[in-house]
Amino acid sequence: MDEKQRLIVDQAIALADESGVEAVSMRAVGQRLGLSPMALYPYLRSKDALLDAIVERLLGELLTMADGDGGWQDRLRAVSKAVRALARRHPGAYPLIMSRPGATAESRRLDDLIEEILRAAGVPADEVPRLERLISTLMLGFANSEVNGRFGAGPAGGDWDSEFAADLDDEIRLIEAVIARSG
Amino acid sequence: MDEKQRLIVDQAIALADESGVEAVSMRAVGQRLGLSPMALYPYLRSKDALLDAIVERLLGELLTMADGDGGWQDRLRAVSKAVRALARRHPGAYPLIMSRPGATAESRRLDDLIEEILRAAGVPADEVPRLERLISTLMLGFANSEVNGRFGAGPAGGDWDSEFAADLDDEIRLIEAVIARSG
DNA sequence: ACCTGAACACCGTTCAAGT
DNA sequence: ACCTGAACACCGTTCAAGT
Repeated sequence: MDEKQRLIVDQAIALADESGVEAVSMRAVGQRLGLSPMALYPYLRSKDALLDAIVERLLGELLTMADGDGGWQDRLRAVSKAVRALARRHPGAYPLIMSRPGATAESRRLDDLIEEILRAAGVPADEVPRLERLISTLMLGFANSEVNGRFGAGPAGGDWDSEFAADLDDEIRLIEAVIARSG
Repeated sequence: MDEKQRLIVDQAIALADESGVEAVSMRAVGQRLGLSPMALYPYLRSKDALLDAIVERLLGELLTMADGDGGWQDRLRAVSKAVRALARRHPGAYPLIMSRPGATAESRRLDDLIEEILRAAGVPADEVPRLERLISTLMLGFANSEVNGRFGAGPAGGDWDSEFAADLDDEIRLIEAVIARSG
């Protein structure tokens, strides 16, 4: 069933977070389930399909936490908080989101959510796609750099919360400027 | 000599760009040079070291093109143009920049260059590191998404030039706002 | 000084077979 | 319907040996 696929992806993610994404092999995932490597193939037709399924799962997890209420500024903050919480909860698996092309269903849903927030903010329709890509590039990229060490040590104890909050406030002002420019 | 290391990294990059980063193996790179896989090890002590050397080479290439003259706005535009040119020249190898932690010499040099431009713009010293990380996240992440397809088809023929120019103009206005806020 | 070849412990995946 | 085991063509890397 699909139930079994869920269990396989569970173990693949756990393995990535414990030992890094390079430790994810069909053999190792099978072993965690007491199965031979070949037993996974009816559920995920290749290792590539397994990695894609991991990304879909992570984005799904993200979307259950990303929806806030309140004004568009707070909703944007809720999305960004969810992205960074996801990266910290899945430090090994998260980078797969950046390294795999994102024309998938869940990645579309994330883009749609951010676009909807921008429209709710009053961003003119022809500016929405561009600003969505800017915002998602910043959110996903910041969390990735935070998790894989591209930023180095940075602030005390690697506490990036206030830095990212300041970045997001800047982007919010930028969105307000785009709205004003066209209003 | 170091000369030989250069030739090895040359072929590894060519292989990544022709057949994708997953085609880069010690065996395949050796073959392109008419050498056994083991002949590479005196020059690069592991495959990881080879991948790091690729990143260093790419960033070095970037830095030879990234230095413009004129005002800080034009200098920032020159850096961003160089980043995107690099990604398009090395579509297979470029993503390694995003997936490997960047405490290396050349990545430090890129950060230093952007920080220097921000200081020249008059950004207050305590805001420089944060804005540098915001700008580099955007530049590197945008080029990555462009090259690995995370943005999908997008504008006609996948021509992202004007989209990124608009993003960069936005970030320039943001920098100006940060300067004004503190002046 | 520079390189090779055999060997080891891994991969993903195909195929035929087992219950 | 679900799973296994052997086999194939690959990996990175160690080690001993060759010139």
